[in-house]
Amino acid sequence: MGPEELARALIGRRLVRVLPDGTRLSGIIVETEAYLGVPDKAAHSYRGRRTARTEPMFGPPGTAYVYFTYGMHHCMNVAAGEEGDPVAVLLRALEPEEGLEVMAKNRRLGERAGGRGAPGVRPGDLCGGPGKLCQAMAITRDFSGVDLTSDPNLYIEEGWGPVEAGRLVNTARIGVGGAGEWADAPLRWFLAGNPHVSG
DNA sequence: ATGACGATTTACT
DNA sequence: GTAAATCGTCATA
Repeated sequence: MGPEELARALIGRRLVRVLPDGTRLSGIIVETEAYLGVPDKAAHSYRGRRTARTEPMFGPPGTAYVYFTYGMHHCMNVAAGEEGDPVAVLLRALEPEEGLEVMAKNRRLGERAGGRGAPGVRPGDLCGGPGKLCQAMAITRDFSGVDLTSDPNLYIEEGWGPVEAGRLVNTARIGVGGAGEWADAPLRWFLAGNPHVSG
């Protein structure tokens, strides 16, 4: 399965994180982006760049690639190509299902000064962005390289099952403005009307 | 060894 | 809308 196909197929499926104490955190994937590897100027693996960080992208499909950026955020991807082909799908937003209280605590909602209203209740506050969902689900680069098809602490389930193509919206990717022609490529998908989608 | 930058988020004007 | 936060990674030397 290529990265674009996987990006669409992942929407509607459930990402699950099991904490050391057995607590289950989960959410339905509602927004993804495909990164096409060698030719894709926006990809970390552009021109086949292979380093300790990007190595998991070269792994078999279903390998997690988690990176740390801006000195404070993690982002999670799923390797999508055959071994040696560094293509991947970035998970950009989830609709939270299980463990919302723990997610809110992980996100440090409720301890921010001056906050008005009930924090963490607005759609998207917990998992409405690639950095947010990793923080909420306690996903760090410790998970980079794990096999999502067999890891007991981080994996993907059937969830809602396949989503009809007509319910998906396809746009350019976010935050890749410096990628020239590739900045405009329609490689982002999200569930139409879902309030947890970023942007 | 050093410097520039980043697949972001948040707070502030 | 603009800017700060904050540090690992990568290319260059």
